Amino acid sequence: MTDDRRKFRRESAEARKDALILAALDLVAEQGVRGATVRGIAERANVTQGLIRHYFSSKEELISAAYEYHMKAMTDQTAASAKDGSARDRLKGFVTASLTPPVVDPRAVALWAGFLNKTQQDPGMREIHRRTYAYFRDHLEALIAAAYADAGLSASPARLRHLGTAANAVIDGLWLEGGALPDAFEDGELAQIGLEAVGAILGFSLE
Amino acid sequence: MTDDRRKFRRESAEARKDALILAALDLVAEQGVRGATVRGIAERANVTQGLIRHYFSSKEELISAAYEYHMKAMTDQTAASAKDGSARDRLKGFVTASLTPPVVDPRAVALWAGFLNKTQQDPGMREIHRRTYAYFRDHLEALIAAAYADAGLSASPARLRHLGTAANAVIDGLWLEGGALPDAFEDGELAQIGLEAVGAILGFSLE
DNA sequence: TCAGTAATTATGCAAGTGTATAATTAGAGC
DNA sequence: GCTCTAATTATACACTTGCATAATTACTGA
Repeated sequence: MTDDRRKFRRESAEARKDALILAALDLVAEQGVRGATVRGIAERANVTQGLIRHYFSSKEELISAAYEYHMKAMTDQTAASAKDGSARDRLKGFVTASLTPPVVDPRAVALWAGFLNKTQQDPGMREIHRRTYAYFRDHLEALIAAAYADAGLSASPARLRHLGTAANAVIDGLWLEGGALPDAFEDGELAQIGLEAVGAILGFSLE
Repeated sequence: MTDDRRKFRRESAEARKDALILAALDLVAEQGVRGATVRGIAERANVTQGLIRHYFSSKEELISAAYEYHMKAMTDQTAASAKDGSARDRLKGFVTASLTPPVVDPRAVALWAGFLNKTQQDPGMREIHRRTYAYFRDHLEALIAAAYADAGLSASPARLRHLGTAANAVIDGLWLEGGALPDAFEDGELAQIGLEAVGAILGFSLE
């Protein structure tokens, strides 16, 4: 029989899941969660749609896995920045890295937007979001505390918490702006704005 | 005949269009553009789906009209703020209003996210977005220029443009943060962060 | 080399999608 | 009141959606 049944190669579960997750993220960024159809995802991952059901019990589960994957990638990306130097330098490095490509990235902001509904409605995804947010803010708060200590300044825990929240809000907000309007800023302009603003909030210059 | 055909009242074109637009915005905020189906929109507006086609030539057109409506509402909302007082006070009022409810609003941010794809792909909606963004930035830049003049400071046009872009980025970013994380900030906290950050960028205190 | 197994593809289905068109009926004008 | 028009509803259609299940085929290991 001249069956034109599609040839295929067997891959490890891990490789296939990753490919499906990456394809799903691409489509969510481009068209939102609802626009990321199982057929579209399968096509982009070079498999047929049945395979999705083989590795994930539903589209919902794939989307959730993709979100978790993405959020982990985001934290890994910034965790790498600035492990040495003075506290002030590490803080400065964190702000700069967070406001410079590849962290600043239109695709990542598109994903943020595409997932927003889900993170506010689905309890599982809400939890992933909460955890990632807390990770960033706590990391930043620790950097601020260290910089304060180094500078011989003191601040109450409540004050430090407020500073962490405020600095995080500025950085996060600028990150969104930079990804949403990639042509609105010159190279390094976004990071400079961030350093000025965060410095003002903390009460000492980061530039 | 016991025809259970639905009773209805005739309404003006304007009233019906507005009702359909508001219903569409609700659903876009909740479920994104793709989740806002013609049947869902019609139901929320208390009409049947055929009526949408009567007033809009396609779903696409309704969505576009809804986006324009929303963006106009956003500009109207802040245009009202701070028409008198010193330049510095007007600037301060603009920042504060932009970072306080009802301008800061989870639904508005959900709409921002829901429309993001469209504003980056559909040329018509991209233009509406560009215009609204330019309006805000220019408005802010004018306020900054006036405040500089009042304070006896001078700044080149290029410098003013940079300051407008930077201040706008901070405000816009914080606005997104406030709407996305309504419980992360105390009353007035977001506005205070904005005033500190913008003040630092401009080089004089707004507090 | 040759099963056996599970990874992969193919097919089918019911529900939901936007759009097109026909059928009704509310209300304005006389 | 009566007519007529257009605002509104109802129905139909082709297509897409997620999911289920059956049919194949690539690879493992003996």
